[in-house]
Amino acid sequence: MQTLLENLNPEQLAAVTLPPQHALILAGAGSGKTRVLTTRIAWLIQTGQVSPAGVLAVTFTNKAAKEMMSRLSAMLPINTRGMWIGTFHGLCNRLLRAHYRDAGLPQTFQILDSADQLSMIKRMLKALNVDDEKYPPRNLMYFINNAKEQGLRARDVEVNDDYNRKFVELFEFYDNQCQREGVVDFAELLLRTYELLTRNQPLREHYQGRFRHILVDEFQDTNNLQYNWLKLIAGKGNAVFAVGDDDQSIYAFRGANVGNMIAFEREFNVQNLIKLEQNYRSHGHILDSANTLIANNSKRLGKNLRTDAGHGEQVRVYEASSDIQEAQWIIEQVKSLIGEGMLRSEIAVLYRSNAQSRVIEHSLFNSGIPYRVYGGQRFFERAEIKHAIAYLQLMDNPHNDSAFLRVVNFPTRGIGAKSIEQLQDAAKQYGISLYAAVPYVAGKAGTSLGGFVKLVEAMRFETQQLPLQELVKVMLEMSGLIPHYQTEKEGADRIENLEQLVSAAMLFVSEEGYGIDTPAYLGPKAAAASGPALLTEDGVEIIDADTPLAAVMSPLSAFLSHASLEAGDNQAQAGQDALQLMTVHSAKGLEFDAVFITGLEEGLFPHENSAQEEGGVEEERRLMYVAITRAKKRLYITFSQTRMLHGQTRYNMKSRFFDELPEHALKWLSPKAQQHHWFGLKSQSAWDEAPEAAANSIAQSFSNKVGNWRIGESVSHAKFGEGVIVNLEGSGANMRAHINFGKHGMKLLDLNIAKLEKLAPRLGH
DNA sequence: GAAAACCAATTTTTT
DNA sequence: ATTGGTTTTC
Repeated sequence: MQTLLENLNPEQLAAVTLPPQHALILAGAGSGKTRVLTTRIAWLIQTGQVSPAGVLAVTFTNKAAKEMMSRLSAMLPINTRGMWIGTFHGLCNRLLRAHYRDAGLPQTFQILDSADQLSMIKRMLKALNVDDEKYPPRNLMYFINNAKEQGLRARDVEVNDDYNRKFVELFEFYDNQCQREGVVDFAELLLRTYELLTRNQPLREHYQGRFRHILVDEFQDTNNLQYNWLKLIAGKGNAVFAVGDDDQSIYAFRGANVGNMIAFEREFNVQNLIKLEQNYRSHGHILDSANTLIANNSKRLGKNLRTDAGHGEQVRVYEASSDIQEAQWIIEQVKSLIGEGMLRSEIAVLYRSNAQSRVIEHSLFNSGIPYRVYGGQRFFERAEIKHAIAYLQLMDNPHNDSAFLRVVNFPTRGIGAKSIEQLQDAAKQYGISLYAAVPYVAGKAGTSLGGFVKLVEAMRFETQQLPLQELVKVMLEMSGLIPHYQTEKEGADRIENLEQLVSAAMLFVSEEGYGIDTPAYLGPKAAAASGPALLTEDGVEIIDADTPLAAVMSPLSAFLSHASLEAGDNQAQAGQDALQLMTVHSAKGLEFDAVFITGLEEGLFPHENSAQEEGGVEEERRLMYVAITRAKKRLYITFSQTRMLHGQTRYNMKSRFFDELPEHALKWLSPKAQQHHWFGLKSQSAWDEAPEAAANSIAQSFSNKVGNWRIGESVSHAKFGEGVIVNLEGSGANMRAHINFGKHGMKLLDLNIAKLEKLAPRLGH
């Protein structure tokens, strides 16, 4: 107990030991948010205010949930496995498995990931002969997800016009199709649970009576449905402890609503609002930069980070002549940091969009510095794994049409487009799944399709008594996946991945507390007989927090959920000490000794698309705030005069965010060679290491000069402010320039009339 | 049924 | 420039 609360600062201590009432904790970056959350849970349990079963902790990512679990098990002498700590989706899945009948779902319902959902929508549009130019599948998907996130079904959506009406119609059809197939998308997991608890009073009251303390991480990222879901579970008497940071809300584009923080304060009549403003991560200059920048946002809840760490070093700002040179400069700096003894894994290079990583990766590859790029394709998203999963899905629930179509002819078994068409017609006619429609297809197509059905049934039969990992092994052989990749030239890697799937299954079984020999199909009932029994209250089946997963899901169903809900690591070279490359978004929640924020240019960061969106620039600013606050000791911000994007050279102005940073905290650097002496000075230029790039730049600079002016040059105009010359035309008395003035847009100016000043790159003091 | 040719799109991302 | 998806061709 004493040790639990030791070393907490006064605000943290106050938050951890709040009375059992609603509370909103405004936790700034690096203020010990996760620590407060986990210590709060441990304290509640240790002081006997709540039993482990009475705690519900919700996070957004599996990573965060795992982190919380492991910290908790270090603090408490209890088994945390049974505790209800997880993502919104994970917890809903668990609830729906336990109450599948009440929720109107088949026991083996399966979860569609976004890719599955999109392909399902495409398939539906095709089947209904809908013009997918007029009704793009992606838009329909957004429409459906958006409606569900507002808690709306098709019948609840307001219809304004014919176009909208069609969307609603398709939404309804989509939901029916999902129901036929026994599949649910991500939003459906939440909405179904919400509806289940709304409709079913005994069930609702049971859970409300049980979860006395509800803790929510990253509250600023909740969408409306999640907010209402929390409200419902909280009921009247329970305490919601919400932790969040409005300044770090960067997911509005996927439905997150920062307004939920204010709504929470008001609707829950929150009496306990605590701000955690003491930062334990960054040095002073870095923190000053973050604070000054974010002060430019309106509609903040108000918060200012402070540190005891001292000013530390200034933020280094560097102007590069090109994206290639930017990358090379970064690598030089990284080398020198490593030379000073910094770990590579403590250095991060951040960028606004993934496309920017290419150039950096290229230079890194040549320099031989080990690096790891986050955000690539993940394990369960690989094609061969998707195929294997589809077979497993069919074995568990053959009515999953997506799975059916994915593998019905893979490996090829003579079932072509014609056969599939006939089958889809039959399925449509009878309103059943493709699998169920096979007997209605006559002729040759029917025979080959029948063969496929027999295969699936044979696989089920052969694996009835086998544990999960054995089942996967048998499936890989019988389906023909392994034999198929064995004959392929480049199949070795894929086979290796498929073998990893077997290991993943084994690991899953042991981690989730299933017996290593438990048959994979063993249903919840049967499994429960060997574990704690299901409780019954008011005729409602109730699962208990200490009940292992086995009581609600068979190993196979659970594994398939896991594959959908947790796409797995992007498994780069783990374990190695490597430089970290990632988008600013994926850096959220992480920290590094040194951070490079790259591409600070108008159009890139803030991104050009953000200009039109309501509140877009403010979200970009929060994104920059997140980026800055990742750094502990060193922060570098870079931008470039020229950049290749979509195969075209672009000339961007430096980002407006530079004007929003405190001058005293910055140190402006410049390339070794002056950009103005592009020609002839090769030996001492900054491009020594890239003769090719230098040659290109020089060639370009010759053809792109008019009079005294050069494309890419920075200029200043009395009315429009700073800009960059993007294009030059004419000569002598007819010289004109296209100039990108950022906020003021693109202008065409006559160079003999407009009074332009040349802007020299800024140098350090 | 698979390879080649063509064409559009291209911020951020977790579940 | 690159990639993913679709259509055409062998």
